[in-house]
Amino acid sequence: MTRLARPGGSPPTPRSVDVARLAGVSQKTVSRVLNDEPYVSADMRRRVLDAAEELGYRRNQAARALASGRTRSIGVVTLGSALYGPASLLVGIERAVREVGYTLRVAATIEGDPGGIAGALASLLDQGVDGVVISEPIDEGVSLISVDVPVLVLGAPPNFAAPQVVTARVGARLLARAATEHLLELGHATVHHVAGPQRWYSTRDRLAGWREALRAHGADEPPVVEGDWSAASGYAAGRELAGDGTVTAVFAANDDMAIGLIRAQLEAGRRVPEDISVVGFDDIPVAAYVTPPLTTVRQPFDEVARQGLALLVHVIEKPDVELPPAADQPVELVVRASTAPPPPRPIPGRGRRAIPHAHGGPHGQPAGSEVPSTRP
Amino acid sequence: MTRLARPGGSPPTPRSVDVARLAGVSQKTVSRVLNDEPYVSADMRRRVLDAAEELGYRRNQAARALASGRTRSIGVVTLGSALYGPASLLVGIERAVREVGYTLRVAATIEGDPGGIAGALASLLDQGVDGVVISEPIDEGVSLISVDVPVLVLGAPPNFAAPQVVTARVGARLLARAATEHLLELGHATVHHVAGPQRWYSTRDRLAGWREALRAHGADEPPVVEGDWSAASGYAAGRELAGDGTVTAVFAANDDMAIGLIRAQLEAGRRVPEDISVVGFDDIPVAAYVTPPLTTVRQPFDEVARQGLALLVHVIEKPDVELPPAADQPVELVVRASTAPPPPRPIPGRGRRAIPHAHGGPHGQPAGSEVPSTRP
DNA sequence: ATGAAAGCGCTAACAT
DNA sequence: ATGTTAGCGCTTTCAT
Repeated sequence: MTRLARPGGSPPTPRSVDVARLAGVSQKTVSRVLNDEPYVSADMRRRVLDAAEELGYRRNQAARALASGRTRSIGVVTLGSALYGPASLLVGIERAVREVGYTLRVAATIEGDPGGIAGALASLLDQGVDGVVISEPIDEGVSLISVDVPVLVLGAPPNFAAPQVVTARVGARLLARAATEHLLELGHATVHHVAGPQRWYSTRDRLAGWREALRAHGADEPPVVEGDWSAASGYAAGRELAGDGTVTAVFAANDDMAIGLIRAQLEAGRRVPEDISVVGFDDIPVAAYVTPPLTTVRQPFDEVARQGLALLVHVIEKPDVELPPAADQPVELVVRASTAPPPPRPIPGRGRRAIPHAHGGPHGQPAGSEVPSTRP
Repeated sequence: MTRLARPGGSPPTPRSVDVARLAGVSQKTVSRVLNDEPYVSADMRRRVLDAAEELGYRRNQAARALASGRTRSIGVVTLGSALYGPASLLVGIERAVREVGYTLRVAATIEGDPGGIAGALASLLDQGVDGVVISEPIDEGVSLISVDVPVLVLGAPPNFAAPQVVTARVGARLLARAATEHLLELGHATVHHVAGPQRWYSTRDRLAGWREALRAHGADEPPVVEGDWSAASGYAAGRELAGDGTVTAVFAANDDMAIGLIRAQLEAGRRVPEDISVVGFDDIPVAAYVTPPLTTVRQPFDEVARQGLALLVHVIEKPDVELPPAADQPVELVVRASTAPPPPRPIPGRGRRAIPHAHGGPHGQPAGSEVPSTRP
């Protein structure tokens, strides 16, 4: 139907029969060649390929889909948001889908719309996708969604009824743990956490990592402040925490909130990292250039997408073969200048006192590392 | 083929004949009802709808596409990047496509791959999309690409051969002009510009707006520093400019570069905005929370996408009817604390001297406006 | 190793 | 207003 227009006018778009006629073979042979089916002699293949080339032939995907029951397309349910995490994941998915020879269809969930995921899913299934990936899952109170194609869930535990559900771990828990431990190892008595909205799986994953680290170090678990990923919510959280002089270290669930939080500290007259250390999450493009350059952790979006898609395609194409094992994701902590040992003694204020550390030492390399000196 | 699975097991997915049988009508009537064709009695319609509902019937899109030659889908050629601008545009496009009742297919251009746009386009046309939108176009030296479906180009001049090419202006030129004028009106003798890569249409658009403003004010046009949208490149540009004491105002083509640039100024011992003013472009989520809060302009991504898609769907569905006129995009300048009048006299240094302005006045509201006090 | 025939599930044209 | 008859351009049997 629709294809790159032929240069000189509009000879009707060629069909496989046209190719067959030109090559002097049956239409079925053309189909065989184009689908790389066995049992075609080399020179037959050549003749068909040449004829196809000459006519500028391209297969009609609708007809293929109708006849075969497969579309060679994968649908992604994504967030209708330009947040760095979801956007990066989407980019990674697009690339991975292309690499495995499929095409991508996108359905975004409508913000705030309950049942958004179910709606987006329904739209994709209507379109006949061969598999679905759910990026950045959010709880919607929907206990069970039934889907009749394989599903890849990025980062969440399976709660879908589908022929196959595969999962690729974003590794956020480990990253959150590393971020928190970095702070604890710097000597902070404990680490506060500014989380994302509870409905997000990402939020809970990071929370879990933070808790793990605190427990492993025997540190107290302070109450969690909940934000909404926005810098504005980080700022608000920052004002809240600034009132408590015992807070010396904060792990924010994303960089935007970390930046808002830092801003609030500065306005409250507290220095970062001298008075309070802050770690973000994501390593957004500007993280190395804000003041102070932000210590953060980096998520391997592309790796996760690639690995997840390999699994998905595997179950689509060989439902019966055992799944290949998933490789672990690397944990990348990027230490910059927003973290340092705690101040020698807690800032005056009520509440719990932080444990003074005599040997605060120069662990904190407060230099804007990573800041390059030449333009790329 | 693929649809939400029926709850209790797997009765074969119903076809339109099944619906027809159950409703006691012909298969064609089912088709008529589902396509909202005229000449169907009200009760016939009801019977069909009820039967469809009862069976959980959903039309097979592949069959529809094959029979009708249309897919009701739109393809978007986008950048394989999570940059705020392109990502926001993609989100806007997805929403707009959904709103007009189409579905979205995505093909990203491979970074650095020449002919990336052509390749992505070919993939989409292969898939039988009814229309294509080219987001954030880049020159690839491809003089002419022929496409046989309508094309919407976001922000660029038409250089495609297609049945119809429509354009929606992002309005970046006007925004760039407003950003530059803001600086000039603050009293700066001239405004330097850190641009994006020349191949991008966005870059040229912003350049044009900047030039217009300078000319309108009779200001000198300093040489352009070219970046690559990254904060790192803005940082490099900032080091370059920091060497020239006459520079008092800079307009960066996006916020990331502006933030990198500010960082370089601070490291060079120049204060923002006291010594040098900086305006960004995009109003990224953290812009209000970096130090100093960034003055910037905001692009109406959603509006542009919505308006452009309305045009595209119009030419797809009514190729012969005159195009509705496009509305102008609003120009939104967000003044924060990174801009102020120039310093009373130029900082010592060689080169052109800035014109001293005796009445620098308190135009610059260096307060972090917009910083909310409560969490959303 | 190659070909002929029969659909895939719809929409479109043409009756009635 | 409703039904009948052909395809749409492939992939799939099943022959040969």
